[in-house]
Amino acid sequence: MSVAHTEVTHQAAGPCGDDDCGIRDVLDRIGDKWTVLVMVELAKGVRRFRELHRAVPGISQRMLTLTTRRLCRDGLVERTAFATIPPQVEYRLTPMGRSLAEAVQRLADWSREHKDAMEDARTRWDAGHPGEG
Amino acid sequence: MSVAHTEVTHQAAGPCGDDDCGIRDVLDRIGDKWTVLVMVELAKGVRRFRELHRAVPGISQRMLTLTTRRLCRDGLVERTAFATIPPQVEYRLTPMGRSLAEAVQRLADWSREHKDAMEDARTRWDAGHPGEG
DNA sequence: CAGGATCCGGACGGATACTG
DNA sequence: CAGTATCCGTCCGGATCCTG
Repeated sequence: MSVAHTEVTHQAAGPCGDDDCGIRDVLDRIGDKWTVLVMVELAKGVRRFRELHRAVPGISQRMLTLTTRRLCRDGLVERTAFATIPPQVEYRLTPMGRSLAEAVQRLADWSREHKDAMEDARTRWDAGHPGEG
Repeated sequence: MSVAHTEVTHQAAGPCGDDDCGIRDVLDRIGDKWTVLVMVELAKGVRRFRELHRAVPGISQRMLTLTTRRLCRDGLVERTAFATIPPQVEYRLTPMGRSLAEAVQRLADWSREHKDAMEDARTRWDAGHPGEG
């Protein structure tokens, strides 16, 4: 990281002090509201801006712009603009982006496998802890 | 290995239309600021509240309380309170929590493997896009 | 069509004081 | 020690309007 000039916060020496972590790095990238949804859509193939906008329900054009830009900046997505009228822009995952998409996909697999168990746990917890939100 | 080969799966249903994905479910749980850090620490063994507080630098007692409670509610962490004076509370990962910790660990592995490449990509992007964040 | 610029509410999380 | 209660600033993201 190139933030040596500012305060380094959670890089100290905690649960990730030794050899692991980097967990925060990746979560800071995919932990937001839209990034993985855009990546999953791009994992299906090349998409134009408007196609992404429709394929990811609920995202605003502003957030789609910010999300794709961040993905491009991190080298996870490649942007190709054609100087046509009207303009046409294509987005596609880079090899590194595809590799991250696979890793994320495994998390999604885990989620589906344990979804029922987690809901049960929640139900049990809520039953034993009334008056809490 | 599913995303790489089969580029186009099924067009219908957005990236996470309704039935599949589950990506948002798991990200809503681990995508916050502290959850995975607490989980990684608990992956090392049983911890008391104060131990967690010290092991995760920067976390406030409030956020530690909220984080552990959510983990307990989802069945990822088990809480054991001893009615001693002073009180003593132990936290440990459940089997499901350990399984999630492993999945998260793989993401962290990916992050470390590609950290340099992403920094390079950023540097290149920033060089070609002056005057932006 | 693909964004940029701006305004704004609300959630997330930090700091502090208090309790059993 | 292990929380609870309260106040408060920040910032993410939605809505809207404008541009090439």
